[in-house]
Amino acid sequence: MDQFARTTKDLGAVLRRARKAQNLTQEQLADRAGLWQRTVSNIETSASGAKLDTIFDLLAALDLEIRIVPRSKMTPADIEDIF
Amino acid sequence: MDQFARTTKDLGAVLRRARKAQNLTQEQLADRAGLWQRTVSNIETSASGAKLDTIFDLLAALDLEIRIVPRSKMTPADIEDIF
DNA sequence: CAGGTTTATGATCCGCAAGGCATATTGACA
DNA sequence: TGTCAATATGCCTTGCGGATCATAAACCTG
Repeated sequence: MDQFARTTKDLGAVLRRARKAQNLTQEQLADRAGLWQRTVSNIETSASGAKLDTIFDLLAALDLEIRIVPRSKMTPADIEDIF
Repeated sequence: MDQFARTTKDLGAVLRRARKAQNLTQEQLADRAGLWQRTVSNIETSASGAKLDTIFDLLAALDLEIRIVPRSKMTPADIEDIF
């Protein structure tokens, strides 16, 4: 179940899922990333068009990375859905 | 050859490769994305910690999207390299 | 090497994210 | 339902990205 994102909204949702999957509160994550709970909240709810640097701080704190792929590429899950 | 990024520098390089792969100049891409050539240049050279929204504008113009994956995960290509 | 195209960069203005601190809301659970 | 943890949000300041106008520097290519 690969997470993909095309908008800040998508990304906020993905980050929230990832944080919860690691059982972290916004504050714990913020501490790890050297940010503020306020900022984490803003990003997860896409209440603000965050800065790229901030996102990478969060990704690092969550031990995640980004892959850039063509848009229309179907995922294995999509293909399964056809059959 | 999946492109991944952990820093703005990485992402700038990936975007530049993607743009060249589509034979676009910075100006053409900027037009498509509703940005300025100046901005595209800044992002590709990571001369500035861009805004997330701007990145998504570029990705859309290049018909790309982002996938968020665990850091240490090996790619199929990596696995092939072993054998 | 000259001339044109592509990319980098100077300078100013404006808007907004994040820093910083506090409080209000919401959510979960005994 | 009362209570504590977790999340959302109000406010002010400061720093910096992007818009917008340039021009300079680098890169092809004949």
